[in-house]
Amino acid sequence: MAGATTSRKTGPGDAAAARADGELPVSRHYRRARRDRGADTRARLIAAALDVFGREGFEGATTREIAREAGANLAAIVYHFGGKEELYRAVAEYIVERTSGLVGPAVALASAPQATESVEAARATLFRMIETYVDVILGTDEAERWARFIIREQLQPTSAFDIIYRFMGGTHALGAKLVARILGRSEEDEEVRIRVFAMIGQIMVFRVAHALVLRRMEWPSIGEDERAAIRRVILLHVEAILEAEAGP
Amino acid sequence: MAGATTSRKTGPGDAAAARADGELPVSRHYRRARRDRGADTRARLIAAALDVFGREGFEGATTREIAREAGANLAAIVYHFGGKEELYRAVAEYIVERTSGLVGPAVALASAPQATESVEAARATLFRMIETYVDVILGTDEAERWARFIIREQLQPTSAFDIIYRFMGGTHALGAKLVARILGRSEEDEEVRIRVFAMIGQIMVFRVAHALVLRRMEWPSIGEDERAAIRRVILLHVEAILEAEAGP
DNA sequence: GTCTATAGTCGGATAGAC
DNA sequence: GTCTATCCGACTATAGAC
Repeated sequence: MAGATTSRKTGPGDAAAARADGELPVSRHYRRARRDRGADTRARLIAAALDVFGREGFEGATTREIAREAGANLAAIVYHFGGKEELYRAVAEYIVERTSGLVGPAVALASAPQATESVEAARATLFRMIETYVDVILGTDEAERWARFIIREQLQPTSAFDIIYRFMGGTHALGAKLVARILGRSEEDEEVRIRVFAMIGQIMVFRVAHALVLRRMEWPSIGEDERAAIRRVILLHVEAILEAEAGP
Repeated sequence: MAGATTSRKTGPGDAAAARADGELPVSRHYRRARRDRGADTRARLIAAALDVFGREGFEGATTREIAREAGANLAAIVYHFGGKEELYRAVAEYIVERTSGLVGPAVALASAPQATESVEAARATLFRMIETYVDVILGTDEAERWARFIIREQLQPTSAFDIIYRFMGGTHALGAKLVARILGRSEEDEEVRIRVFAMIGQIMVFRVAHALVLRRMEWPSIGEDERAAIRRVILLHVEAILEAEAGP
């Protein structure tokens, strides 16, 4: 990654340093006149950075392009975040926040003790979770950008990996808990964990191999109908997978 | 991508232009003294480029690093390929060649008319194909590099996409033919095609989410044993998926 | 075919006015 | 907080010796 920064002027991106200097971290909470002008720039920069980093990768992205797309000044990136690398991490945090919000209800349901009360409950919860993830991953306009960013981070983990991992690892663990209950196994079981990854793969492939999918399916894009078709097939598959095991 | 090149000196990377100038495209076929010194440099450059482009992406990769890793001179890239972009396309072609070679026997089997003679034959051929792909994608040392390169190309298709697509699209089509036969459907059937993508996803996820898989599975790497475990689960899943449909 | 030296471009970070 | 101007390092591509 880029050269490490040595010492720098104080900005909101450097909250800890600011406090150490005796300042109060009030930057985002001043009165109401011109309120949140800084926070607004910050938000626009993150949105633009998510897009550009996702399309071009960390190295390929230029701070100039991000600033232009955000309608902000080049120097604003250093001011608000400290530098390109810190902006990148801020984007990772933003993605985790946003996606956590979207899958929140389904995750809450799966985390509740009732979810594993019975095999039937676990099965219903798992299906609900899969539906939610298909819709979030394939349905949101934003998801394309998130996916690109996250996949790149998988290919070449950087300092932002841990931020992403907290979220994705949690999803896999939750899936493993449900599948373990359904199959009557331990959630530590190697096979259970592999199975959950295979299930995740069935959803993910439509995002990762997006360009290939569109060409082979002769779809102009993945819209409402296409997503419904995908959801149907995946639920059918998961059902078959679980049935086979529950059988003789 | 980088700025377009206008006019350039002639090199073997520019075979068409060379011929247009009246030269013969003999560069790789001269006598035996010092034979293939050029071809050797070329091959080392492609291997290094595959690695660096895969790790850093097109923009992130630098021709300096590629040249250094190849033990070649910086100017050799321009001489042999014409420039960074042409080298990138040469890598894509190399990947298709190599992988085609590895999956060749399985593809030949699946392409033969006997493969779809009966449902049983189609099923056996599909299983054979899946085993081969799991081994190639997860087993080869080189595959990690191929995968990184290919996935990046999916995220942000460049002029190399068509080269990759010929290969991947062919694989999906072959899978669709077999699955269609097994389920007694048309290979144009939308559901069949979605199902094949879902099957591919179950394999691919272990490459794409490699870092996540290692952490969650508590594996140091995907070796012989881990690959066997994955293969077992995926074959079980595919069997379950096909059974469910063939059933009542 | 391979090498060194360098031209020309562009990127991230900074200084300091407002 | 935002802006312009600028520095400086790193990159691709080229020229031309060997």
